[in-house]
Amino acid sequence: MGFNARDYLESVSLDCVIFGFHNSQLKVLLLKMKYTHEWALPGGFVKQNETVEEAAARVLRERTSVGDIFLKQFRVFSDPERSKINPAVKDLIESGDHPDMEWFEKRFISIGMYALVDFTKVIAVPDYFSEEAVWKSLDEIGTLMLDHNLIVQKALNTLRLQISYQPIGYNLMPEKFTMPELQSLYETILGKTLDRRNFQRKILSFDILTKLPETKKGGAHKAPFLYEFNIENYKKALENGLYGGW
Amino acid sequence: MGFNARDYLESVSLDCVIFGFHNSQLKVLLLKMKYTHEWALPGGFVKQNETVEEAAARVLRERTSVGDIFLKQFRVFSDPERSKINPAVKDLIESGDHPDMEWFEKRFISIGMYALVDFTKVIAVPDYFSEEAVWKSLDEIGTLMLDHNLIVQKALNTLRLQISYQPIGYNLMPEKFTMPELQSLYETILGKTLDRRNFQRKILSFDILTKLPETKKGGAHKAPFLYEFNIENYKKALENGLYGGW
DNA sequence: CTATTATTGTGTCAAAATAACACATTAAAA
DNA sequence: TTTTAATGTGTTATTTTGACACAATAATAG
Repeated sequence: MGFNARDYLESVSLDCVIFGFHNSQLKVLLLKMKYTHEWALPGGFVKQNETVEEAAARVLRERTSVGDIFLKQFRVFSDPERSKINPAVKDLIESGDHPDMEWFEKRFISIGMYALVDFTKVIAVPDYFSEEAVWKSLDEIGTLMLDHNLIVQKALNTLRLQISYQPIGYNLMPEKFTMPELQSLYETILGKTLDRRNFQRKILSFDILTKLPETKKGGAHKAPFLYEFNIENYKKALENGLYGGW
Repeated sequence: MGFNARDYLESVSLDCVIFGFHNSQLKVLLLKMKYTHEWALPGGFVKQNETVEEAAARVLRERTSVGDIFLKQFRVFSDPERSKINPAVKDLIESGDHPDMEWFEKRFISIGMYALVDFTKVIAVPDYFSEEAVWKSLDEIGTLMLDHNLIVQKALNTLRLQISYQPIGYNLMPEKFTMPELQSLYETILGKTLDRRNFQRKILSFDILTKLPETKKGGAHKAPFLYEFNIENYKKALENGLYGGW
């Protein structure tokens, strides 16, 4: 694959916070960089004939092998100091062994994108600059490259805000799921527990779920019903929001 | 002042949708461009040592002579076709009479910012490229330059969304205002009328207003009380949102 | 100076939404 | 077959919302 700086728009990069949900934990896909071994968000640059969204979708497809993903800009990161790379990396670049990397010495603003994906469908693939691609739960994320910790934090804020006025779950849940599983997703994102019965009443009132006749057997105890999202209504709710407010 | 392309970050521009409120109308500050006489949003570029927010604040200060403004990124516009200027302008640039303007032939992604300002405090000032700066109410905006109509529309969407989960009004209203005036702002942004009594009850329940002992005399009929925002609570509400949702 | 007018201040009541809580049901495991 | 623990499905009190009515008053008209 390689990397040719001149294929891309200057000064602009993008970083993707890819959220997945597994074992009642919210996870983020991270890359371990070659040479420096720092952890970083999957990212990329915008090609000359691409929109930012298209560029992000390309990155996502390459890193997760999943297409059709929920993807959203949430903020531009533009602190002039943000792309100051660490001195060791700088030395490495200037040694001349890695000519491609001069590109990285320039200033970039980065467009923060967040994505919600079905954990079970992802095959994580490192990129040209990284040696490993790994899901990490939120509390396992240590110090990340550049300002990536800030980007993750802001993405999480956005997700928490979104959940209070838009539906969430499609793209994060498998196709069929149980009510307790969906509740667990909400609890994880919100960081608090919810009343089981009130949760069900409220989420059903949004009219975005279809109850299936099947139950999910195999777990101990009573078998919960399976649900799936009603895509049509879900998309409507995404556009119109869940609450009028006024 | 002039304009030196090399002072700025490449490929990145910003466009500001500056909202003001006057005579029960939401207004947007527009510039009439020299040479082409097209109407456009105030915009600018990011200097080498600036954040995007600082650049926008600088633009705002220069166009409105008001500092301390509510300012927020809301979206990046990155359609590769978006900066295709109209052919007449292109001819003008290529004629060589305006050497500065070659810069504008390149592709830019634009960061959409929206700002809320106190209409009464603004002194609108055109920039180096424009001959006139004028407030236009939403229905007076005709066809704007490039994709600026889209940018205005998306800014308005964002504002309408914001109003349903965050307080609005500080920076848009004068320091002291009456309840009917505030209601009028809400009605204008939402594009619908609200019940006077229910509006008052709800907005007071947010605990962001302080009722003053004075009334606003001078208008015919009963004199309405004056209110001001309780900044402390207002800012809390901005951060936390007005509704839990969950 | 008084009556009129239109707008504001304030309150009530029914309906809807929410929060708190309890008991019956059932798949798997003991 | 019994036990266990999680799920399905209410009920009730409280809070919030929506719809509405009447009293108070600053300016204006007569």
